[in-house]
Amino acid sequence: MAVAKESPPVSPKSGVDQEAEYRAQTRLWLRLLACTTLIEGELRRRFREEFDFTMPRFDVLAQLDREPSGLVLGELPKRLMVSAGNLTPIVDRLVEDGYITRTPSNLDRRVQIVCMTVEGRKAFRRMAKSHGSWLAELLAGFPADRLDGLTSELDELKGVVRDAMQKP
Amino acid sequence: MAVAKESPPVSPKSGVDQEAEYRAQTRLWLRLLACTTLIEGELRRRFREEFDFTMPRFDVLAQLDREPSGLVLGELPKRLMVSAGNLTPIVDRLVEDGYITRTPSNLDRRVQIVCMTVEGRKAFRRMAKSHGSWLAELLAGFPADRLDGLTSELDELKGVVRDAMQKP
DNA sequence: CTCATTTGTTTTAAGTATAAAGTATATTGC
DNA sequence: GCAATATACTTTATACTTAAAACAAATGAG
Repeated sequence: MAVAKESPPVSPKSGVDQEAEYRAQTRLWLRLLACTTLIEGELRRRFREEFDFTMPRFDVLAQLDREPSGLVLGELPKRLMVSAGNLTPIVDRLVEDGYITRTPSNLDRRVQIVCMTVEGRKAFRRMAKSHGSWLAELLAGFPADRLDGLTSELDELKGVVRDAMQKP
Repeated sequence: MAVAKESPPVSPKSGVDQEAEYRAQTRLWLRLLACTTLIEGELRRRFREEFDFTMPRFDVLAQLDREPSGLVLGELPKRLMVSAGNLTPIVDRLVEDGYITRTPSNLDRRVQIVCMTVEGRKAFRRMAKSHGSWLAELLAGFPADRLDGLTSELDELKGVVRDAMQKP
């Protein structure tokens, strides 16, 4: 086949190229982290100042907003990519504050169904509106016609990483 | 000048376009967050399993590795984009474990200089090597010739967000 | 049926994160 | 000088986060 001796198609790569790719990958990772940290920090600050609310709590409400009939508690850690133990106190407080309800399932008493209350839904809508406009404010300077392109690239990156994690 | 009545150059935008841009911005943010969470979680897991070490501690060492003569403690929160109070216990433990030293400055007794020890440097190099190869493993599926392009876009995004934060 | 295993959730221990208040040292205005 | 302010860092209170252990209910093998 048409593969030259000195340059195999994928691996191993030459030491120099490998090092250059290492650096490029590290730079990409650092930029990714910096962007996320920057935006997340600003959104967190505003949530706190405007609504005395936290992002993890908002994230839970955002999931429930799309599920009028409620959600099995166990779905939340999967969707939010956090540990189950982490959610327990967050859900506790959301119940305490009247934003959501938690009811044991009749079919399986281990399972709990969480569901947003009317006030929860109202509060969420208000916060979601601000959240959207904050994001718009922060990203306003980025060319609108390149938003989708960048999103696709990140989608691809996510797929690549997920595959790499599933492999071994 | 050549600006048509019905389409001002930047703002206000029509309601429909504005909504579409909102959604595109939100999608971008969610992808960004998902990518970072995914990679960060995996790196954290491996740091823990392989070295019984955490990423924040690694990040501190990474900063000090580039500064043979040490760093003013106050520089760390700025570079790592975390709060100063957060670093106190992390630096405490790194000192305790012998990875770094913390010495008060003679010129200004409020200031402390942190500096990596020989063992700290050795440990860091070992971990940094693994860190690089883990990242390479995770990102291997992403086309090498597009790494820099994506990095530039994220750089631009970061600049845009930073500007938006400085404005008001 | 009964015991072992699995599954859904909570608890615990340790670490990370912030904001806000506190402490100690420097600097500045007068 | 010396009081007011600013700076560097730590402490405190609160919240998020994970991993691992614990617990309770359901399922499955015999």
